[in-house]
Amino acid sequence: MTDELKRIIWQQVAAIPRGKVATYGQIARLCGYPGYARYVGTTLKQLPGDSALPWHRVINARGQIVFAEGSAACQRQRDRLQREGVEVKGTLISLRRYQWDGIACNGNPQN
DNA sequence: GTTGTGACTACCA
DNA sequence: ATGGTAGCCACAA
Repeated sequence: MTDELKRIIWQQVAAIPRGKVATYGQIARLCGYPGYARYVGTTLKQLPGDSALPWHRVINARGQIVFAEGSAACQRQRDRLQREGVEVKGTLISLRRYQWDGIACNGNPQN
């Protein structure tokens, strides 16, 4: 099951439009697994460094990059976002303009 | 079986 | 706005 869930998570993350962002909880809900926000993070963490998945478009519910402001990971994510036109101040992102209102889950197994 | 640990959240003081 | 706290869930010791 968790294997399946990972697949769906990847799918949803891949579905985030360029220049938009979504939160961990949002992704979890879109997958049909509300409450699995934490697991979304865990899953993204396991991604290989050369993965093509737009993991940088995933942020926390407060609208910020989860990494500490100075960290390399944070800078990497911020660069990728800004390159897509997303405005990032420190770790903060302007959700009003960039947050993605995702719709249904493409690959929801059950249902 | 229990315990500790996160790329998380929602609440409450 | 800010910090602490208590749920949350899979996973590894």
